[in-house]
Amino acid sequence: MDIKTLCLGILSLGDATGYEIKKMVAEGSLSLFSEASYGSIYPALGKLMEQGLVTCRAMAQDKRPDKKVYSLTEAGRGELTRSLRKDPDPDKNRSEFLAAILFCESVAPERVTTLIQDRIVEHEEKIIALEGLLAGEMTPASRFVVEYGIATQKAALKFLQSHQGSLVGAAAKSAANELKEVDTPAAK
Amino acid sequence: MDIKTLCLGILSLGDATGYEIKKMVAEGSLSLFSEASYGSIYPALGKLMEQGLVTCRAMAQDKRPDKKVYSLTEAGRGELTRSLRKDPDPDKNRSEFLAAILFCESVAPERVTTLIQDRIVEHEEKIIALEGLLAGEMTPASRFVVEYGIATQKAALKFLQSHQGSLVGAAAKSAANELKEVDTPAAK
DNA sequence: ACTATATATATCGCATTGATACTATTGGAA
DNA sequence: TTCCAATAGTATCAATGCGATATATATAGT
Repeated sequence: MDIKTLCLGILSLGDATGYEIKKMVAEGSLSLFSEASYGSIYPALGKLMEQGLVTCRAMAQDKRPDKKVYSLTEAGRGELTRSLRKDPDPDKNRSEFLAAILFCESVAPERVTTLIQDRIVEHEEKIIALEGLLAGEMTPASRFVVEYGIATQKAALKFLQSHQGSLVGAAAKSAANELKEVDTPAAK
Repeated sequence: MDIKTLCLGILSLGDATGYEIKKMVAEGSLSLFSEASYGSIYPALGKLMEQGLVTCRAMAQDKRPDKKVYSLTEAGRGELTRSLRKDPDPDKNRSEFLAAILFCESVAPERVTTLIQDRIVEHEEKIIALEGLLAGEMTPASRFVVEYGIATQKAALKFLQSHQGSLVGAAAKSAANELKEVDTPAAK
């Protein structure tokens, strides 16, 4: 999903400024599955204006730059519906944590331990943050997404708690192991 | 983690060609947390060569272009270790599925149902594929990552199975709901 | 016979990131 | 009280990276 479509979707939930869109993808339930920078949001809103998919009203503010509040047009709603009709692409997950784990032969064993312990704390904090979101009022869809997030976070947390020892112990023993086929086809 | 560091990490697991690196991020345990295109891999390998972090030997092949097998140098190993010493950035997850769910007021209710059912099937298939990976021989780190992937996939699957009705039912009832603060700050 | 898949390197246009610039208010810490 | 960080806003830019495509050839399936 490109940023233009993402903006269309966000505006379908209510009018917003570029700044607010950025906040939403960084903090709310949207942060669980999307991301966008100012460098993509503002140009996207500009293009959507040109295409007539959104409108914009400037709101003068006291001692601050004008706020530009964007709204979805009928055409914009149609375009969004059309985009959502297509089957969603598979998820894309990037994790420096898992990368560090997989490349752990290049780091000190005690580093792996702290890596996992820090990650456990992060998961715990994330779960609390998400449960905090649930406390506020929200749409059923938004609740569904946040609960989905909590479920996966809890699963990851539980996995790390029960497997942290296994990796550290095994890694030390097998440091000199041969490389295996699945991950290193060149070894064939 | 930029593509250069990712390549360094992959080469730390064993020598590989650009093509094999691409395959690994698309299929193996690496696919659970990374991604890279040819358009980033080949330039990255070129830069790593310039910096002396990898070496390359060309292998002539019968009726096929030369295979360029890259290897990590001592300097490359050092650079990787240095990168891995830094705390990992938080995960980044992109999901068109969750986006479609959140923006579901712009799609037909029955579309939401099929969306979730298709997703359930995808999860089931993904779990089987990951369990298939486990059957082969692999390093403890690789096994850890794949089992982590299975754990989160199963959690997502279970969540969808037990909550699919709740969303569809609730969505129909609350179509005219007011927009709420967390997801639409503009409504303030 | 045709089409898809696999092996293999490589480039190009475009989308996107991450950092930064600019301006002004508010709240907390030193 | 002074200073820094955070908040509220819009906006741009270099560098990075994606997705598609080009170029070859072999093999396997329909």
